[in-house]
Amino acid sequence: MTTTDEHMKRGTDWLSKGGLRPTRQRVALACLLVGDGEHRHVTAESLYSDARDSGESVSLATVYNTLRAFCEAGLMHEVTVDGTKSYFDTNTHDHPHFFWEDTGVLMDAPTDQLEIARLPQAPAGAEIASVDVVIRLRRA
Amino acid sequence: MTTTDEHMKRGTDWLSKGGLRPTRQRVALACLLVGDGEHRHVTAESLYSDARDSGESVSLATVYNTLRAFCEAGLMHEVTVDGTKSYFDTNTHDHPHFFWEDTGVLMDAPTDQLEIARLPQAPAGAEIASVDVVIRLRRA
DNA sequence: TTAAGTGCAAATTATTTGCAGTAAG
DNA sequence: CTTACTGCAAATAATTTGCACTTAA
Repeated sequence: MTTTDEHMKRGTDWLSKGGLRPTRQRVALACLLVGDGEHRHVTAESLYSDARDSGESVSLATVYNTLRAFCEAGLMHEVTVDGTKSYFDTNTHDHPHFFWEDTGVLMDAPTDQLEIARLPQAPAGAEIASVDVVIRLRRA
Repeated sequence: MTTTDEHMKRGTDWLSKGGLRPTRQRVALACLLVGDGEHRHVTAESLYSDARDSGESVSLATVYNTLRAFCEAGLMHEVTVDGTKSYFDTNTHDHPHFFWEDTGVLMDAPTDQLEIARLPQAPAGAEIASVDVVIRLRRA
């Protein structure tokens, strides 16, 4: 099977895992996101321009709506690192991030190299939903 | 000395520590932020309404500009926990936060109860600017 | 006196929504 | 067929900015 076929299969499989209709736009975005099996960190704008670059016709509003739908379906996670824009991550496991302050690039940090020995206990009446760790980087 | 005098002194001292002119508006906001010696987490809107509630006349734009000025002067830190609004913290040390997902309230988490045994090393050419730890809470 | 600070109202940026049209099951 | 999805354009929300006016040093 060709690389493209493989990408396509990964994309559609991923969509059906989330119970989402495989429309042309969604399949295109899904392939861009998980087609090669790697995790990806995107903003609505970056995914939009990736789509246009690869010749796909999708509107920006649909990219926004689709990313929201992917998150609601549990296929992606929103990562909050920069007040001005939202980042979306295809890796839905709780894991640390590197954030380059100068370029605004978000990357995974190696999970196995983070070890939290002790964590503050949740206040009464609360439980911990997730622990976000963002390692902010500056050019040395 | 009265409580108000003390608040006023803390506020003006804090401003001069940042090398900022003690204008009426800045002194008022500074007193609200550090007057009682406690750390505080605010948004522009919340500080604006606190100011109006205490009878101070400040415009919302000035609250925004002032919070920015306080951050640039190193008196406060911006905390990114919610894509839709910016939070500002009077505690400028690197420390963990609790974030209540339902109410949007941000609080300090006890620093001494967090122990990071191992941290991913910064990629080549980078150095760690800060490590943000946000513990997201949901109502149990 | 003069450079910095303030307050509007208008501008900007990221994102969401209403609604008419299109397509998937 | 029927309900969900898409695409625009307009709406919204948080924040910033331009500019005339005020005030601290």
